[in-house]
This record gives sequence, structure tokens and C-alpha cells, in this order.
Amino acid sequence: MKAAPADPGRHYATRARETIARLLADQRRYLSAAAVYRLLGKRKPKVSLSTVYRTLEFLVETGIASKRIDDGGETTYVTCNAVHHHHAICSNCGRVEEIECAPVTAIANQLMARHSFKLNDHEMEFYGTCAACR
Amino acid sequence: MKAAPADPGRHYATRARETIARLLADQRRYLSAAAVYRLLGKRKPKVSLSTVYRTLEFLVETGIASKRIDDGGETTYVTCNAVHHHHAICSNCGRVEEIECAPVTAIANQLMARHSFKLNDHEMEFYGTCAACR
DNA sequence: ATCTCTGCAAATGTTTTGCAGACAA
DNA sequence: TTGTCTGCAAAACATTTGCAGAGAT
Repeated sequence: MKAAPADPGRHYATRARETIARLLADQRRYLSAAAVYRLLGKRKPKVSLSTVYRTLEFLVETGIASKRIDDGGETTYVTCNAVHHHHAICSNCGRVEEIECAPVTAIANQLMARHSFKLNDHEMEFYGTCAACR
Repeated sequence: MKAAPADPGRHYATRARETIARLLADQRRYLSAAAVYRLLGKRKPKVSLSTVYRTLEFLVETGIASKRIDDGGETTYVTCNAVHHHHAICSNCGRVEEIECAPVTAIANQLMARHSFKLNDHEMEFYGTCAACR
């Protein structure tokens, strides 16, 4: 009897993915592919930089992480849930906190109405010092 | 008698800078260095891509323009005034409109207070369709 | 068995830089 | 004259990709 063929289009659970997802979840701050690669460096079976790139993009597509391009033009990733929200980034420890979006949307709508601009989407980020670092 | 030496640390007004500043002011939308270089291409005395890069950065430092890194990781520039404000970007024509910041600051402060996060700075952008394109 | 994932090395695309000559003041 | 700008070509980086073999189901 023939073995069932692999489910087409399906994603595999691999060591690299688990490792990187866990690392990102532990850190809770924006990390570049290079940074992840560096932090991974100590673990026994190495993961290549290409795989780090591919995995981070995979996590974003899956909704497990979100990405952001920092001032230096480097793409950075952080663990977060899929529902729309904003990020408060601590300038001291780098920790990222999720912020609810509703109040932001409200203001955005008011402002755009004034400009006769039909709003489709918005982005917002907060920078400062988190409770733990004050 | 000796001619007066050039004022040290001073900036020169050159053809390249005037040309690029005018182009950016006419366009009022985010343009990459490559895009500016392309648009410049038709004019008689050519400006090199390096100079475009240097000039755009110069305009930002001078407060005549602001930059933003788009989704593809490309750095883009737009003419704008120096006081803090936000940008509404039309998805159709690319036109950028300046939005006052006060209402955004108010909401930001309220939100951050709830999270015991000391707010230092924020960023916000609006995407949609401008009045002319509706 | 089959289809996906990974590593490696090479390719890409953007932005930066060193240097000598052109240009503004 | 003096210091700043510019063009050119090379360098520096971050990110992507082709391919063959390893791994997951």
C-alpha cells in the first residue's frame, strides 16, 4: 500500500523555526536578521543567515511577528499578535509594548475628515521609557 | 591685498541643490534618490547619483525635506517644513499633505499614561485617498 | 515517496566613500 | 585663494536567489 503524499502547500515545523520563534518571543524587542543570527550563534546546530531571513519573513506572514524598518534602513522583527495595534518602544531597554488602536483610529478619522482625505489605513509608533526603566 | 577666505563651515548654493530642491517642491510626494535621478535625467547638465544622495540628505539636515523608508526598504524624500507634523499620503497620486500634530500628541499622552510609559516622541502616518483623487 | 526547508555561494540593489578636479565665495 | 561640491568608480551592506541535498510528514 502506498504512503500518503505530503499535503501540498503545507508548512513544516522545523527546528530553525521553533528556535527563532522562541528567541523572538523571549526578547520582545525589535531585532534585525543579523541580530537574531548573532544571538543564535551560541546554540549547537547552526542556522544560516539566509534561513534566519526566510524564517523571519515566514513568521510575519504567519502573523506571529511584525516587522519595521529602523532609522538605519535595517529591517527588524518583533513577536506580536495579529490584531491591529501599535507599538511603544522603550529607548532604554528596547522592550516593545502593544498599544490598543481604537483611540488612535478615532483621532485619525477626525483629522482626515477635516482634510477631505478618505482614510484607509494608518501607522503609529510611540517612543519613550517603559515603566520598568523609569 | 588678499581676498577674504571662504567662510568656514558654510554651505554653497549650487546648481544641483537648487535643481533638486525645486524638483522636490514641485512634486510634493515621496521620491527615492533613484527616482529623483531619473526625473533629473532630461535636464542638460547631468547630476550624478552620488550627488543626488548627498543633496537629499543635505536638504533633510537643512530642514527643507524629510525622509521616510518605504515598505521596500528604499529611502524616500519629500519637501516639508521644519515644525513637527504628520503626513497623509495619497495611495493614488502619491501626493503628501501635512497634518497638524496637536490632536495626535493629546491622544498619545493619554494612551501612554495608561501604560505608565514616559512618552518622548511619536510618529504617525495616514494612508488613503486625497480630496482630488476621490 | 513527496514536497518543503536549509546551507552555501553568488547575485542584486541601494547607499556610502575616497579622491582629484570643478566650482562658489 | 580657500574650502565646499561634484563625478566617477570602487566599496560596503543588507537582502535575495538558484540549486542540490537534508528534513518533515
